[in-house]
Amino acid sequence: MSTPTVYDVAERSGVSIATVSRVYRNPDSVRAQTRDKVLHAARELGYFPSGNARGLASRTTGVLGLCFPDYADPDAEADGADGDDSAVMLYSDQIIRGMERAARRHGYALLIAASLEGGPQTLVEQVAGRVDGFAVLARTIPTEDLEIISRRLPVVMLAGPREIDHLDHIEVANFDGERELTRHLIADHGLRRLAFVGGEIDSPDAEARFGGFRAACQEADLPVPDEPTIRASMMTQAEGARAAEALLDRGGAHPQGVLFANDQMAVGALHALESRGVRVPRDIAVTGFDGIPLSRIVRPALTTVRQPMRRLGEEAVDLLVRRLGDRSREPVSLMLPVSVTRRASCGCVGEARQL
Amino acid sequence: MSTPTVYDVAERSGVSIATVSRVYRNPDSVRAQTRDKVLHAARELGYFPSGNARGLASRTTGVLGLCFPDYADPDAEADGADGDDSAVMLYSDQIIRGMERAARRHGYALLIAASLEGGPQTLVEQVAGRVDGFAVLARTIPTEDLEIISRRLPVVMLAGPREIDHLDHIEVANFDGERELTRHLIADHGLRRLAFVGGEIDSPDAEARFGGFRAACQEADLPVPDEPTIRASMMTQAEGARAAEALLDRGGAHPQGVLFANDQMAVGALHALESRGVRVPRDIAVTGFDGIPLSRIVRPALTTVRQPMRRLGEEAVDLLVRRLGDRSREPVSLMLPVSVTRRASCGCVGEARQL
DNA sequence: CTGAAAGCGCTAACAG
DNA sequence: CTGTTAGCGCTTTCAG
Repeated sequence: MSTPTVYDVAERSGVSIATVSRVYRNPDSVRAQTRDKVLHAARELGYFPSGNARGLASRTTGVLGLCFPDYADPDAEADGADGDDSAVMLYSDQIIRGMERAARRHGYALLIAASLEGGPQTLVEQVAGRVDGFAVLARTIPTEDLEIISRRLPVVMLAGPREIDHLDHIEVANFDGERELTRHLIADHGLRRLAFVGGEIDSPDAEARFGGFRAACQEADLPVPDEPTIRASMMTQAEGARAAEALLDRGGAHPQGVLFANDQMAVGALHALESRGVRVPRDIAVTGFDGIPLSRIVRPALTTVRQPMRRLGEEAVDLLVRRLGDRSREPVSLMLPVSVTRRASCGCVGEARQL
Repeated sequence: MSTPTVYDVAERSGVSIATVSRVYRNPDSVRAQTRDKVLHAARELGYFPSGNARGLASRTTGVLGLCFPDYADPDAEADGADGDDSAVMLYSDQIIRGMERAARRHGYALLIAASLEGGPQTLVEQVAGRVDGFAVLARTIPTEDLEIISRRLPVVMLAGPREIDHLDHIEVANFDGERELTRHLIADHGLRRLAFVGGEIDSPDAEARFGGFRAACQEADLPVPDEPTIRASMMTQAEGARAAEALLDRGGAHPQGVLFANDQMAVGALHALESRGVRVPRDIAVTGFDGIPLSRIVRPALTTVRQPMRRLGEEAVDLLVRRLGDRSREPVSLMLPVSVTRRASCGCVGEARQL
């Protein structure tokens, strides 16, 4: 047969299948001589163990998973300074990297899967049934499904609010970060007419950031809006540009500073403002949120709040591994700190200069 | 029991296990009413199929794999303009991204695993037994093992020479790229005293690049060295810096241009040269190879040859999928084109300016 | 230290 | 359209 099994190896080496199994699982539990015999036969046959059969029999896979949304901002994919797609590292890439490193340290491999348009059902089946535990980015898998899956294996939720309170959960300090950024604009740059461009109402991150914005406004006795000045539907560059136009086109004095709920939109706005002859930061200060690599490359470089995405991935793995070790641990909810990165677009670093 | 199976669902919904299986595998083959009954019972029970059992029974996993070496250049990990590790996208990240996108398109998930210090045995077992096919970066898994594994499932080798000729293989045009780059230095910048800093002798990429360098020298009637001017042992920034120092410290006029076998070393050299007061490109032209994002960020921006790593990943998946569809296809060997990216470090773009 | 026997949970022909 | 019957290849007690 083209796929040798333990039986073939056992027969050829004159031992039982149990011994063959032991040789691969716990070599020291077999006498050296027997082991060599088995290994030799295995080599000759071209045998190697089936992960599936192993997983089925032992109920563990040695694999951790990551599910993330099919968040493909076409802009993000295409952009990058000299048309070099490879330059732009996306969120998912960073989380993947963080998880991969951490998983490797713990001896696990990483299975990654993005939700396909077709619905998450497939996704769930693809990963949930093949891993020992996995991390999910917010809004990737319906809460209902997670509820079920998490009864069987460890799940840690990444970003977004904690939808299921008995699950481990990691988020970043959206509120605090935006509040600090807003304070900076108000206190250090003396801006008072600020606008906030938010995202979809069901984006918890964007909402939390808006909350931070409001808090800073309140502290400074500025008007506290109930709603973002503008709500973008997609948080893409195109939407950011559109929002900037809209801001310019409304009557009255335009705002002195615009805080975008993410970097993508802010970058789009930068382009739009430039083409409208509005100078940043001289005429308007612009800020983003996320700290994507592109934020540093654009001109003026974008002042933003940097999220530790890579660490998010590492912490996720640590949490999974820890829970795998003790299923009855108390669920935890981590809040990862963010840091305001001051660059040119708010007026902190020199004058805006073209690349 | 805490993990419901097809049996539980079958019993609860009053059908056979075969029907339950069908509902998940091919819903249309079951009458709507029956299907709903099954789905309903499954929900109540919190059932979802076991990937392992499925894989074992059907001999397919819906997962493709990627094995890459534990190539962790500490410099690469740490660098990035403002100490922001997340900015630097590594090779592996780009290949992963390419593979992930392509795999998703074909309905596959991606299993990634880096060879741990401990030896590749673990690696092989971790992925080989759990995927329908996988890609391997050169020098990750011993040829001998690949030979065995590839008897059972599709394997495509990435980068490096084609070690096993009946396997699909993808490489990039190292020779051509370096030759073109060298020609540029010679023809367009009029340089004649060139040095080449190579890598370990067993790095096929570095050797191929050296070959391209030699070819261009020969064409131009310049001396054709048998060996790289200097061989670095690690191809890291530190080694690149060391090589630059060495070049400066040897007697005689220093070279007019130095071609490094990769960007990492070139970047390290840039730093070293700067601290020695040697101006690039005025005093010495410097070039790299790879086109890593960092190459664009350093000052002077590095002239290099850009490799399409992301496409490498995509092509790998396409090849795997194609072979999965027809095991008896002729094995192919693709050569992906590279492109010379002219920037400041060779003298093409303005004068070197400090960041 | 090694063997025998009993599944792990699902898919895959065949029958109906 | 649905049920029956065998395994898929390995791990695991439990004996020896």
